[in-house]
Amino acid sequence: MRWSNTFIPTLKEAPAEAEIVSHQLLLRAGLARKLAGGLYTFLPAGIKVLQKIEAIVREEMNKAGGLEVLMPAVQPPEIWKASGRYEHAADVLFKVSDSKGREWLLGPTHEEVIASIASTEISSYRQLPVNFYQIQTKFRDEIRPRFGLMRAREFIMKDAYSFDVSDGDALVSYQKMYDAYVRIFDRCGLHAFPVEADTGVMGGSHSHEFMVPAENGESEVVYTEDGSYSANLEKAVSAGPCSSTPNKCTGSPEEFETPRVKTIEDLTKPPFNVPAMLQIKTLVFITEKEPVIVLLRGDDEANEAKLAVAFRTPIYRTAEPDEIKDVLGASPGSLGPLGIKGVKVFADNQLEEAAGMVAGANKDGFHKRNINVKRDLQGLVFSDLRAVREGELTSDGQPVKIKRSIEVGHVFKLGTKYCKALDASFLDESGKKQFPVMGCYGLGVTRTLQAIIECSHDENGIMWPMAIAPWQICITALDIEPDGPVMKSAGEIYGQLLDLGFDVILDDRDLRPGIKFKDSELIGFPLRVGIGSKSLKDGNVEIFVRASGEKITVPVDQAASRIKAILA
RNA sequence: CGGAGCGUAGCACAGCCUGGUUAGUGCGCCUGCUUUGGGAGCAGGAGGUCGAGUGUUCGAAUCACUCCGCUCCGACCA
Repeated sequence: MRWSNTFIPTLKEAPAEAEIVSHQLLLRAGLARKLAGGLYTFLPAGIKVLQKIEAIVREEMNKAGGLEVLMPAVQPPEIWKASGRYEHAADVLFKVSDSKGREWLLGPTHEEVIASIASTEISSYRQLPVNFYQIQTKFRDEIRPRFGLMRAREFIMKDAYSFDVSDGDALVSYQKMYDAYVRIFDRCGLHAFPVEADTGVMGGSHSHEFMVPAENGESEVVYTEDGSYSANLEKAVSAGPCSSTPNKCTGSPEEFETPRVKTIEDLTKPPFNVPAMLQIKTLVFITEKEPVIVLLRGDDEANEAKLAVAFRTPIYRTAEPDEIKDVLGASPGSLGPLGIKGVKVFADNQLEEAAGMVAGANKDGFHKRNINVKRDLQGLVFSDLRAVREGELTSDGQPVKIKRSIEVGHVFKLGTKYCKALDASFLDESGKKQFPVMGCYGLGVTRTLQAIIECSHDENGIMWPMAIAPWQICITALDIEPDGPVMKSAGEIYGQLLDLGFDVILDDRDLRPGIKFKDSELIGFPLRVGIGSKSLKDGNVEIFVRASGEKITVPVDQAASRIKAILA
């Protein structure tokens, strides 16, 4: 490609809308432009990268036995109602109506669609296992699109769906995808590592997320240095808080006055001086059907995903102050577990043996001390509800750390939920009706693109890994006189490199050298060949290695072979 | 959805508080000359319904109200 024949609008300054570096470089390097919040146009250089990532994904999916299909982005709401996700995923569903007023959905994912294919097309165990995948545009009505392609409302995703005759077979399919993901990210030059994950709104039992550590990631990963444990914060469990929960039995519950105390922290201060770990945090949520109460140690925080498991529904919200008053008869700040009737109370495991605790009296301005959980509270449902914190130990005694990461892929073993909902069954060897065990595997293609930028750049711009660079080599001709020696040599090397199978761009723009150098580094071509009359005078050209900054002077006629050697 | 900030040329911004020539600066763009190995110089030029609407006023980019859009924070932390 000759640069003058393509379109790469680079920017000297970063647009104000871009906050994080990968978003800024995405725009500055002329890869993409924003149409509206969370909606982007990919320009020629961006498309090149995207296509290279997609090619790697296709290759590895095919190698893993995946069969490519393409499903509609527009979907009928009925199948979503059948799976129950019309309600469960309501907040991210893009709804549109046609000219007759009929409602449609823009698909955020395709479990329902593939399950309906399975329901009509798969009828025998002989057809299994099978794994369909597609690379397609998805739509999610994100409450807050952010960071360019990281959290967009329209984005490209590879999604795959496996169907197996048994749970055991499904695990084999799962592992194949897991391994394929490892290879895909590796080939993209990304250090993505798998962590145990929550299954959330998808349902299912077994799940891993592929995470790329990055300051600006939106997920938090809990891990140990020795690599023996890694999990999404939503899923993570530890052996418990660093300090053990007080369990010294004391006298009977006793009310005391706590005017103006509104928070756990207020109560830790004089004149009360009650450490947070000695308090019971009382939270009120409203689920689909009813209000529920959650108890935690005062210094612990609730984990949303774990609450969803305990509540047996992902649909819940925090209660409003007047709803809290209805349930407990007091305002936030004076809430406690004593005397609760007719409301389900979920308590974190940490409280099971707790004694001598302090909590609100459910009377504004009062708290109670000497609460002994076993003695004073009945009917609690105990489970793990707390969020893990840095420094706690795993069950193996390893201290955990937390780091921010970008989720670039997510694999699930789903079970039979969708097949049952869409009535996709098959007959097994004995002629018995069975539901296939399904798995689904998402990989954010556009997000991966930006994650690579986020992980691979310096102050001058992007540093593309060879495998996905828009062009692998940029030939920077410093004099573009068509019949001049510089352009002649540039043209020769260009032809040789093309013949060698490289993806090459020839910068033939009539611009000053500085601009060409800066642009090539901003866009991040792995190699640049600089050709100007100065070096040519001695019969040389300069090879610049973007990643290392190394500059190599080589004779013109050896340029192509040297590059071949460097890239081998 | 709640809070905060911002919308002025393709991009980055000034002007607004305290209303009053023809709305500015830098980058980019076009023309010409010069320059040519790290975002050049000179000269000339194009490009703006000042986000939209309504109101106040003799007069609105500037003041008020409404709406729209963008960005950030929050949306379990009692």
